[in-house]
Amino acid sequence: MTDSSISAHRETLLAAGPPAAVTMFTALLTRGTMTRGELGARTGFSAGAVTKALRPLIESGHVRELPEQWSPSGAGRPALPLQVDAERAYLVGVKITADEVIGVLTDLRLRVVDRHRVALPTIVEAGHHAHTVDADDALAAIVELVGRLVQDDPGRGDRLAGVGVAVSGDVDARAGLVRFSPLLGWRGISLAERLEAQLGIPTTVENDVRALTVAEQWFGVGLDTSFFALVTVGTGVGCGIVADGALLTGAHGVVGELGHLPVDPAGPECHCGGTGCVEALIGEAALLDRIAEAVDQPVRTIDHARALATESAAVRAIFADVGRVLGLALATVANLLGPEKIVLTGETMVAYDLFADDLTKSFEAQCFGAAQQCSITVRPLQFEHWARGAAAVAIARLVRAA
Amino acid sequence: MTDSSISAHRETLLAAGPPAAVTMFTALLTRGTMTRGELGARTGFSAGAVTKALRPLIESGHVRELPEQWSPSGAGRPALPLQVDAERAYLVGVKITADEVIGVLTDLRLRVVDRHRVALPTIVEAGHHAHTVDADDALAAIVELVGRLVQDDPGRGDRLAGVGVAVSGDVDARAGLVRFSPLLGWRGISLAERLEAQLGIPTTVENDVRALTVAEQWFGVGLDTSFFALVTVGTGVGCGIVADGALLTGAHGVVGELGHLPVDPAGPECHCGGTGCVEALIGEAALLDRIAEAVDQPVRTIDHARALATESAAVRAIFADVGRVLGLALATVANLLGPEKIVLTGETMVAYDLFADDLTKSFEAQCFGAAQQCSITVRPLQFEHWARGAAAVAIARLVRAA
DNA sequence: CAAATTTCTTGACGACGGAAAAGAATCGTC
DNA sequence: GACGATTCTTTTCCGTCGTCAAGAAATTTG
Repeated sequence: MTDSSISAHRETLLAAGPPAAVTMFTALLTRGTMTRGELGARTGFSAGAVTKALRPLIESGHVRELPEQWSPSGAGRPALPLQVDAERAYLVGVKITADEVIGVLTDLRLRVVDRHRVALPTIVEAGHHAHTVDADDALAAIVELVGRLVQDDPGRGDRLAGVGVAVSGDVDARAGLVRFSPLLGWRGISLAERLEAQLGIPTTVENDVRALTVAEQWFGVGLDTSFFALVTVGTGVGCGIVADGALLTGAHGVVGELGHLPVDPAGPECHCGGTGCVEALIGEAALLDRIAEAVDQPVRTIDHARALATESAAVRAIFADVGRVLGLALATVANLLGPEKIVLTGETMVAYDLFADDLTKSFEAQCFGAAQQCSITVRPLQFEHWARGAAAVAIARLVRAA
Repeated sequence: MTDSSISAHRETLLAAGPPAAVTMFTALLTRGTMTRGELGARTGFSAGAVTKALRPLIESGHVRELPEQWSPSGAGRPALPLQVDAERAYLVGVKITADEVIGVLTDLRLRVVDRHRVALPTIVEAGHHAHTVDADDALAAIVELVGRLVQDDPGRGDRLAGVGVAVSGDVDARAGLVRFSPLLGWRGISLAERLEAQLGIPTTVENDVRALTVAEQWFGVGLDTSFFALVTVGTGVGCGIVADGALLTGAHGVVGELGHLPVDPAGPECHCGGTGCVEALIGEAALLDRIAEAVDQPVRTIDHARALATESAAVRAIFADVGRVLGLALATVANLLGPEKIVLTGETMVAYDLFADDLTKSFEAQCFGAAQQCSITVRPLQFEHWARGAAAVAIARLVRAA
């Protein structure tokens, strides 16, 4: 099943080199075009070190000198702008959901070049209504997905440098192991190992929220701060944390379970066993249920719910409550961690305008002192962003393991 | 006012030296006696590096070789145990409260050698009942305290290597600045600088909870894990976090404000402006108020409250609620951060047995999945421990700045 | 007392990056 | 259109740090 056009001859992608080289390459990768001087200043290395570290990277073609003048500078020898050759390598990022695998092909700078989806055979367990995904089916689908992404254009196969997979649940990224994914019904699946065996390409597996956080760390707000949190609100409510420039992993794999913050002892029971959890109040299922009850008709999507809000004050009140609860959750993150920024994203954010005011009010009321200075960035999230996050993890691994 | 016996001639305390030397010295300091082989294995350096890094430290007397046989080993040249000369330097740790300054003198391994207290003149602001501490009074009291701690024994003055001060509130440790301390009524006090000017000794200032966390990081659970949280419950409810071996500081100075976790929308208003905060439910003031109301008599101390519990079921129920709320708070820390361990401490822990069961139950119910594996260590906290934490900060600074 | 064994030291070596001098490319100016 | 002046880049030399592997040291064992 492995596509022969893949992994024909993959060379050493990044000259491993001294720490300085990795630092500089990373800076150039994430921040784009820069002159040697800027690079040295940003990374804190001397001019000589820049020259030395860069030479092998330029010779191998991973970094290019642009002939064009960069700034319209005045006197003196003009500075040569440098940039990484982002098309030198491609990455595939995959998100596995309960009914399909979604993939994107990106370049080294995480720009999406192509995208595809492959449906998964749905297994409805006898009696139970829970979806479960067969791991072999998922593997086959991913292999097919990678094949398609690569075949769309010749030359991609040779340059495919890594595959990243994002899965919801408890993932041990170091081991490439899905410890437990309730959504997929998986327990102890050595996904990375098995995919690598089939694809012949270095493969990484990461929790989906953390993958999104890595994307943000390398190519988003992480460029401005080394201490931020990313909160997603959709099916679940999760949170990724970057502290001192490093992604928190959690001693036992659990981290950022913001969905199970107990905000109301009189609230509903949560599937986790707790009471009044954020997720049991504003997770997608709970939210749609609450709205369906209010309007006395089935509501299947956030978009539908959003539309109903224009007519129904009751629906608007429910969204207002989403804002209130989310504000408390964000305030908790701000109070407990004191990040510089919070990125708020997830499928539910398409309705952000319906609860923005209540969110802000509740956030500010609950924030303690200077924690309020924490800035909140809202990003709508399309589904393929999850896959893009997985690609970001693959890039991070490629650059660091270099 | 500066005591002349202090800082007569302080030498270079720790040979700055290469990173390896700092690492090894730190390992020896925190973990106690070790042979060269063990030291190399633990720090990951080669045997040769151990010899080279240690030589200057041994020559300067900071590290000693013990003549005694260590293990009853078999054949071969016997390994020489090494240890730091903990009495080579002394540290003073100070905790400033609303009505006194409490100080301890410790050796380099944070063993308390002596202790003292100096009362502060209480200023009751006209009309207001809020205590406020005059910064100059506090400075004078600290200078006096340091003087007394040093005078008790000759030779201490020469070896006093640092002073650490712990203050509740928002502290910028890097700048030695108390940004805002509601308890003391301070705003923007350059405490470290002013103390250094008066004492002539390197001085550090840190938030009290974080200071306690540093003590734990260097000489407590930090020896077994690089990822833990320390939760204090007393007047306030706070939390210090060590992730990847580094103390989190918070982008805006706020971090670990666990006291303002909103756990009950129907709960009392908190002084912070929030609703149903943990601190408004189980902070010392709130707790004593609740108990006083239940027994219809004034209750001033936790010990008193504790005694009342034997007679009154209502009081026991309140302690049970403390357990419930605290369990939720700890579960939140575990869910959000995924630390390997949590240290639970604070003045309220003298009554731990009254709420241990409810705490455990509530913690386990609210914990998500593997977060439950996080182990909880309970430590009763006497007041001088706060001062000892401040000394730990001074040690950390001494060793790292070395 | 030699052999075996384990620990510790030594010295050669290489990787890394800094400092500063030398070189390169451009603009202004005469 | 030479000649500085200026700014960027490379080169050379050097110091620091830590590894490696050989050998010295201090024991127990036979």
